Amino acid sequence: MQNRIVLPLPTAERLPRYFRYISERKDAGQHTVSSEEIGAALNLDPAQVRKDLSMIWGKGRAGIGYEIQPLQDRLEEFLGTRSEKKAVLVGAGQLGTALACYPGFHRYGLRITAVFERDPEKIGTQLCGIPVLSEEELDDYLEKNHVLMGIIAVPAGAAQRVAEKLAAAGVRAIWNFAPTILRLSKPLIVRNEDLGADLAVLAYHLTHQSTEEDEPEQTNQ
Amino acid sequence: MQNRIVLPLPTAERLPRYFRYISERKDAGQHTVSSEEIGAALNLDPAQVRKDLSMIWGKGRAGIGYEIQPLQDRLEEFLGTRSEKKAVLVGAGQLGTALACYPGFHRYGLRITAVFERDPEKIGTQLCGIPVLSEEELDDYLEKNHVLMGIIAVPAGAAQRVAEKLAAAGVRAIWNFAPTILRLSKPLIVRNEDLGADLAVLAYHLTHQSTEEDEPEQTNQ
DNA sequence: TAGATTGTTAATCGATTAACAATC
DNA sequence: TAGATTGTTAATCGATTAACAATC
Repeated sequence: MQNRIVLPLPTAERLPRYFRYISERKDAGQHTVSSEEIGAALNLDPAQVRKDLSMIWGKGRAGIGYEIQPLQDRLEEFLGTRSEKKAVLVGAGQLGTALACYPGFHRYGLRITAVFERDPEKIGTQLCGIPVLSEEELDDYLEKNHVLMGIIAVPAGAAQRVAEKLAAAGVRAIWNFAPTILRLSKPLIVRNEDLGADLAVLAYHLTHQSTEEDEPEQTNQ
Repeated sequence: MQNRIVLPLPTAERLPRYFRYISERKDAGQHTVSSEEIGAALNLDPAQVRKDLSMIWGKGRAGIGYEIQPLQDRLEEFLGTRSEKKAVLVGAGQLGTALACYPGFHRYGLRITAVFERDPEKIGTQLCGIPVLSEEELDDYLEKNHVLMGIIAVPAGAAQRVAEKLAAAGVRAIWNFAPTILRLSKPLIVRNEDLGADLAVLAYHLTHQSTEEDEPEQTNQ
């Protein structure tokens, strides 16, 4: 892998947004973009954009900007969204269903190959074409299939147990939608998606909103 | 409102996690916690925890720690999750359904009173007890009901239009699940939930994972 | 009293922003 | 050439961490 660049996390988190924005511009027939333009669209300082992009692709042209096509290629390659990533999803409730059926993830290389669930009513059915298997088959399935990622969409109480199973089976990353801090002995990549906490931040802003605010408070992203 | 304290955003984002953790400890019968303990559980520096908590509630006791009950009360009050917040949800697809049906939001004071949707098949039905109305009724509904928050769970292409409607109708906060940057003329509180971008960050970590990592990489939260 | 643990000040770290020479 | 816009260095800002006197 030629990609031995260590990026600050905030930079890494902005890259997908650059990618999405320039993809939109490309679809609109545009060929180059400037840091100024990206910054304006994404509420970022242009210097920030230049710094970020220069870290992964120092090929902007002074006086002209960035060529969209090669930049898009580079971002895709760098983020690693081009290569397929097999994943299993644990939990076939409302949220699990939404995740299994969301078409947008495909674009980022995610391929959910199986869903695991405890409710016998659901086992044997399909979720948008993905088979729902019994949670008891999880270990077995992971042993037989090369799966990089586990997505946890079970209630908080069950998350730790599921995470341990996934970790033990050699999954390398966990995308956790349960509101729990996972304790893992192995060094896994974990990303927590905590909607409840995010909602609480919104509630905080609502409560503490100054009566005259003159700028839209864009919290995160 | 006595709460005229301005908190750094990172601090505000940690508060819900403190709240959840100490709630768990309380349910386990515990009466006090130390910053040390909270830090260990949440992967935070104890000094960070003390600093955060001292900003909203300087009532920890040296040698003893924090009394859970009053701290919990204070966090609830401060975050504003105790008071009910009426919201409308726009979009009754898979994600919208998951959001409408998720029982956990209730705890943070969220009350979704109506869902709006364009698909005539869904209009007139209910989502976990919440009526699904035609999107054309949105303006009207907002005019007649005092709604603080709009939740956007429509496809990216429709998000901007919906956001403008919500803003025009006087909603004060938007929780946006569509992968779009909203451009609003009014100063609203906006929180973007961008699952695609988060997935891309995971993909990035998977691609650039050093072969021997000795610490679990907990990205965000 | 001795041990634990706070709140806070000061030191460190890292990210963002400003400035500008280089260059298309 | 003049105007636009880059990549990068230096300055600024803000958040995290360390240290410790105060105190339970």
